[in-house]
Amino acid sequence: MVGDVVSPHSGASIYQQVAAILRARIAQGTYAPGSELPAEKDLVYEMAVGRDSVRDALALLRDEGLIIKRRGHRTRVSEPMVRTRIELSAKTIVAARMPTPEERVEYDVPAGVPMLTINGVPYPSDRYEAFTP
Amino acid sequence: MVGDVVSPHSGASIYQQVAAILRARIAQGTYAPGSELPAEKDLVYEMAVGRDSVRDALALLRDEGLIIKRRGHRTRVSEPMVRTRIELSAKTIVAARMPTPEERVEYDVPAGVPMLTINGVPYPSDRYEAFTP
DNA sequence: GTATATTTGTACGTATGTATA
DNA sequence: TTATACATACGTACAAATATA
Repeated sequence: MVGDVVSPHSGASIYQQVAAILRARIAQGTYAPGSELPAEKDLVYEMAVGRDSVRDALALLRDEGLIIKRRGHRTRVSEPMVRTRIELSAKTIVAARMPTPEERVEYDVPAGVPMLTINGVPYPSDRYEAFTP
Repeated sequence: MVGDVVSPHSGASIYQQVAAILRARIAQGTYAPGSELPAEKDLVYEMAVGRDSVRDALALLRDEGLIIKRRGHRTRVSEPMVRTRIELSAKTIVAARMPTPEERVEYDVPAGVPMLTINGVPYPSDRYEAFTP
């Protein structure tokens, strides 16, 4: 998808346009799972926007669980994880919510990954799912 | 919790310290569910930090589902919602993930609210939960 | 093993836009 | 209409983590 440009007449904000372009590239495999995205400064140059716009766009994709950002190295496209399946008993309530800061540390949950709760007990949803037998 | 201050010697970054202070105030009811937080500019003044630090802190709390930010409105503390319960059948897989941008629009999902998926069908987790009979 | 370069994170400033009151 | 409040977007600088020479 070379030649994508952001436009002030698109209706959407610049960072959302940048996010849409990157999201499309991920969806069509231009940026494959596990591969690296261009550095922020290169995206700033390519898209001809400010760093705020690029960073806001990347934050959006991170919060959607599409990419993994780590200080010191390049941003990568998330890879689907194998999920452990938890068998549900009777009279059980299953819900979802974002992790607390403590849970983020305790379970090593990346940004953009919610918790699946089974009778209130939290499980990182990128590694666990539940099923009824 | 008057007199809270951020410190450069705390080890944590400024915006995380601001977030921790606000999170504590929400937890202990200083900012009750449904009530308004101080305006960003007032937090900037009270905490004696830059606007970035306040905004990054608020974004963190929003992504944890603790507050609701709306343009033109003051930021409010989230109120727990009554959840519709969905009865699970046999051979059903329940998981959680963040919504896509399209789902955010279609289901009117606020930031910081994940989707509960039942056999791949998404439900906003602030309004739905599942149960086994 | 050390030093250097790269990359993202944090933090300040400023200005303008958009939605609401 | 005016004022308020949050959103977007540009800039700059330095810090921290990682990778590389």
